[in-house]
Amino acid sequence: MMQPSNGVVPPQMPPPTMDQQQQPWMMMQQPPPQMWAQQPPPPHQVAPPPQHPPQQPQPHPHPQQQMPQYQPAQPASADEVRTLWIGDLQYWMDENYINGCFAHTGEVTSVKLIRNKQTNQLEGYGFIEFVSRAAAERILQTYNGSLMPNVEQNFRLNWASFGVGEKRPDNTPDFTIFVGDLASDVTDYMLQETFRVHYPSVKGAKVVTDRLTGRTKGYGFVRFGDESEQLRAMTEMNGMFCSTRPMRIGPATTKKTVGSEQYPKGMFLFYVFC
DNA sequence: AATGAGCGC
Repeated sequence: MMQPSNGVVPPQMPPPTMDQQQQPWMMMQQPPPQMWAQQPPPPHQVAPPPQHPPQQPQPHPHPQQQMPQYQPAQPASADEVRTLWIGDLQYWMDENYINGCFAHTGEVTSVKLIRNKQTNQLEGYGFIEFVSRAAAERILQTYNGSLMPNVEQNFRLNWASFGVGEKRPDNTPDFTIFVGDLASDVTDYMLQETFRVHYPSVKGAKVVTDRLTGRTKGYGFVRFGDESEQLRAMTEMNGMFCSTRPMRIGPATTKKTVGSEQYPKGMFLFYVFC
């Protein structure tokens, strides 16, 4: 087993897969500028200054600005979901590596990677807790589907489901569509924004990748909060471009979910009446 | 081409 520089913090972080210009996959219309303005700056430009606390006693310099690392400004509410699940990890991606990926944010409170009890091998997934739900959401939106440091592989992140049921971050129903014929460079975020600029109820998107190779399978899913937008998108967006290829859209079949049960009530009604 | 998915050793 080769051990590529185990646990070393990557010297440079590639920015999430977007720049400030119009994206080639945004072929249909110009995104509103404020959409990009909300994105955090590329990680490698915001390396936090190493903490050099002055030697003089200075109890609380500036409570509001420049929050020190690993120190929640205010305790998050107990029921606030602020943990992300991370998967598709290589065996050598340990806590140090994961910490290094997000250290610059100063908003990670813990990284827990799951190991096999007998072999002590990493199982390839784990949990990252953040100081707040907002911080976790930012990371999820920015990093999911973007390139991981020092490896040709994309981050695979999601909300942690906390085992059986309960604690779902959002318990409103999802209305999902299937999107096929995706180009190989399409990420979750690209797919999501391709739809979101037209349908504000879009909650998220996922490009399906091969577990082993990490490569896209060329299809994905887009979730809507509003059923009428889902239905409209199925006809209006069919054949529209995402990246370099026209999308082929279809209905999504049911998906098994860990944690809470997700039932497609439209499907249920379909069976009732047929 | 043809429907994600992995959750606390």
